[in-house]
Amino acid sequence: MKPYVLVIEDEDAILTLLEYNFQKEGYDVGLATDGEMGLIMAAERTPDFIICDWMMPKLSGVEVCRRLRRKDETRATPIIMLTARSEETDKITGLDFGADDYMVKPFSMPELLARVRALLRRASPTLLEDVIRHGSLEIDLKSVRVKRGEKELHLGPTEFRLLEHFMRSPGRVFSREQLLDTVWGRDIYVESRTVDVHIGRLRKALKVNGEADPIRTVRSAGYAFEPPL
Amino acid sequence: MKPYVLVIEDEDAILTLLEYNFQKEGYDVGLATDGEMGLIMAAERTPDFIICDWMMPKLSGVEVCRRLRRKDETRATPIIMLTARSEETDKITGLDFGADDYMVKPFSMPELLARVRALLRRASPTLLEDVIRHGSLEIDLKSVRVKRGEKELHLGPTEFRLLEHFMRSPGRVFSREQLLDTVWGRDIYVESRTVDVHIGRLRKALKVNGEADPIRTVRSAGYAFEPPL
DNA sequence: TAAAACTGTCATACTTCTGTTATATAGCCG
DNA sequence: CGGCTATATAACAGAAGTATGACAGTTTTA
Repeated sequence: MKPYVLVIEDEDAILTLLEYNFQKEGYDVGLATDGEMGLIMAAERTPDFIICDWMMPKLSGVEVCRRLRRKDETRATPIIMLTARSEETDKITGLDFGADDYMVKPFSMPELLARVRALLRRASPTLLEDVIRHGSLEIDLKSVRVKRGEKELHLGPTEFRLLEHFMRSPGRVFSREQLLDTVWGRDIYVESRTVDVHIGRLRKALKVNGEADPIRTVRSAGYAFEPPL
Repeated sequence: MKPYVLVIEDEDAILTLLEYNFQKEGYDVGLATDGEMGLIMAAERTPDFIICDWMMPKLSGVEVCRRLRRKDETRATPIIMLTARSEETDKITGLDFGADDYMVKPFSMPELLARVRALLRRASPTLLEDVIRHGSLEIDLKSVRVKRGEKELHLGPTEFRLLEHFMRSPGRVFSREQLLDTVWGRDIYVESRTVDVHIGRLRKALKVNGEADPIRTVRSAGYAFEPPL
């Protein structure tokens, strides 16, 4: 269901960082601390995507890449290489060893996520069928469906757009006016209090067997979506 | 507070366009339809950024620029000039009248926004920051959260704005009147003693397992934020 | 075309925040 | 150490912001 990302990286800090962020984005994450382990894990469960460090003990990133490309299951799996600035060579910029893209450390998380999405979209479009996931919440823009865990929820059109908007910028607080502008539309006039009502309806709809309310009220500022675990 | 952008432009269509887009980006926007009005507005509330048309009735953009540069408050304020293609002269391309950048109409909104961000980043970096950190204290403007170490704190709206203001200028002492002006707002009248109360509330809220109080009282002068270790 | 679903608004009950004041405390100066 | 002034704090009433159920008008669906 969720895309499975395999991260092969020997620095613990980066491993943790990636794990955290990918999980937050709704991926299943596999972690390997060296190339050998990476290959084994890739064999166990074929990843939809691989992030791989360039310099690693035992097996270098290049070598991991080569071997992955030799197997049928992973021949077409997108791979992003991570390198330190100092390692930036012609070889890597040319990506002539089988990777699809590379990023220089330290990299920006949003950018990495964006590139992953881009590559995933190309490689396995069905996986990214315009679905946004945060924790147990899942919203499918194409088929207009919302699920919390296994349960499918029913939202009205306005609640759906509201949730979509929230889930596109998790954590960020939007004022009622901003929400009216983006979710309702710029030239429509509705009372800003109406937002409250729809937030209430959304909350009610999202409430499933006692899970936490993912919408945070910020007094005198607006509302925000907080990715539930 | 949000960055305040002053737009001086005589074409209504462009004015509206800019207002809409800047507001959406989270700026406070001031609109002036000619140079004179622009100067007055700039005097009333010092802008963080100015967008100014090149050709305008009464006062030309160049002249507006010159006068802005003569005042202390706006001497360093970034200015972007807007010109029509036909007006593109050596003078403007050289920016030798005090503007920081210029754009030819019709311009692309994303590009304009990018340039504004770039200039703002240079001129007043903290304005664009989503999170400001000092020592163990961290304030996130976008998601409206405050953390001290690992602990998330709860502040009332006024305390939040107060802290934000302090953290943008660490170490600097503000009088009660200054605080009332910037944090409460120019035209609101409240007792200056009220500031004491809110400072007290802020201190209380920031107090986490014995860490030092980051707010310093300056007798007979005001308060200052001292970055905690 | 009737029934069902959805919207926006309002009134009401709450909750949280604000500004003020009164009183206690602390800093400064001779 | 007074005496003076500035600041800290608690208490409180009123203000402001939010949640929620009800309702009437619309739109969509069956």
